[in-house]
Amino acid sequence: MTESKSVNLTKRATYELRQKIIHGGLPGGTRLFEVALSEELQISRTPVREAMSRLAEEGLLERAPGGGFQVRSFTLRDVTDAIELRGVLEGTAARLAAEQGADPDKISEINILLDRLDRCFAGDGDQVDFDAYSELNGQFHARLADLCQSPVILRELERVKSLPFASPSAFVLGQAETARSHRSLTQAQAQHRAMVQAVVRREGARAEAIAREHARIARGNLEETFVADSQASDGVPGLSLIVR
Amino acid sequence: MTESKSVNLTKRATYELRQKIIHGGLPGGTRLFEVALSEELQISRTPVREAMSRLAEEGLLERAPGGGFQVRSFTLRDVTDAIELRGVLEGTAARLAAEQGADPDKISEINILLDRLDRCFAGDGDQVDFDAYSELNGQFHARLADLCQSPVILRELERVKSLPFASPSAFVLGQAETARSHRSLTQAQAQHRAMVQAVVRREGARAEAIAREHARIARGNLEETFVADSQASDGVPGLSLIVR
DNA sequence: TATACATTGTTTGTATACATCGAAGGGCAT
DNA sequence: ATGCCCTTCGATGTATACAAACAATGTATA
Repeated sequence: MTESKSVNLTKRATYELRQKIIHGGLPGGTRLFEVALSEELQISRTPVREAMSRLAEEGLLERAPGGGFQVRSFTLRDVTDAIELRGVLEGTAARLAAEQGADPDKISEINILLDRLDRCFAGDGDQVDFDAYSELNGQFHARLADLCQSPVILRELERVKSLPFASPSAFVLGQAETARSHRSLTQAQAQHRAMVQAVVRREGARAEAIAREHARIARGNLEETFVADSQASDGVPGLSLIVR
Repeated sequence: MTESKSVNLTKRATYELRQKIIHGGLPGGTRLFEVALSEELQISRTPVREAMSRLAEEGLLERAPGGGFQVRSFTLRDVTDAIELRGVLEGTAARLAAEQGADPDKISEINILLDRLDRCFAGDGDQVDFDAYSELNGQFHARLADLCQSPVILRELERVKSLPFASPSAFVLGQAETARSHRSLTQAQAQHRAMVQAVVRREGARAEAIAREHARIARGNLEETFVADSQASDGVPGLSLIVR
């Protein structure tokens, strides 16, 4: 039982395809042919079809007119809209959480996450532990949204975040200059605390407004990063999806 | 060639399954078995699988843990959240449209729709032509949202609206008493005009606020209708999906 | 009596052959 | 030369057989 390469062929195909798309191996608009892919992956058409179905569900592929699938292409406008949309949904979640009141235990856990986030860029001058920050930042956003207790809203939020460039941590990785990153992450962290405070104080409108502003900053950062260097997509998951 | 029952077996299976789910033939949580369905529909497992995949994409089914699919179940809370979410998304679309300015030609077309909507409940005392109203109302909402020019946002909005009970016209059909309907539809129509006005005047925040309030009323109407008569779901597409 | 293990049945996963549809290209007629 | 039709080819759609995974149930043994 040392060899555990078996798992599911569908899962493997889904994974391989997703990776290839995210890392730019398959440009937007590329049509995917079942036979070609199944030969390339050395599996039959069935799991390939299944994988394409799932990736379409995720939003990375779209059904082509007349059958089949093609890689979805995202313009820069699409990307900024997705981030704006994320802000809107997170704002809605925060507002609902504030309106209906949040479990104090969950608030405590969230505050612990915030403390740990602080430590990612404390001391050491302007050094920031990006990896740790991204991880914790993602957890924070997920926990905060969870407070709204609405499966329907969380589901749609997850959909939007699953677009690689739209996740709360994707843009952090896009930051090139450490100094500016340090500044903007400090600002982001202040907004994190303000959002939690607003939820605790049952100030729904304020929580929503901050969440939106928070995403707007992410959007701005991404735009700058992208415009400043079109090659910045190297190594940044998702950014390679952006065309035009 | 007189017999044109051929089309696509996948399409037929998708249609049949969707109808069965929407009309309550398959309660929420029901697990779907490929063999059973393929025998019932007299087709092979393959198009049935494909149909289930597509309905999962639509949001009517969900992937079951350990493989397979089951009918998604919606609580009353889910439904109200979905309508709230629709309001949020339509509000965002309206705000973006206002911020970036809308094509006057499209505004004209929208105004024509509004005039036709007026005629659905003009004259004849409190009589309302519900069918015509629903159709035109749906068109109005679609056209208004279109003004935002954002494929990403429109896509998510379409997703939410495709939940049968969350579409802008579904709740209209849920109205039992003609008199109250007449009153609330008059109010809705006033909001329609106010939204267009706000977009034309480039008042993004106002357009967004009205769109949200508009959906809130829909939500309230649905809740009343539903609570007043739990059997009200008869003949109202989608309402039968609601459990608890 | 309880537990471990094997056996059986049900359901999805996978491979593959065949059908069908649609587009592209070539040949024929005008 | 051009327009139309017919053929052909390549792609997805469909059927079906078989494999694998999982759960349930029964049985044997401690």
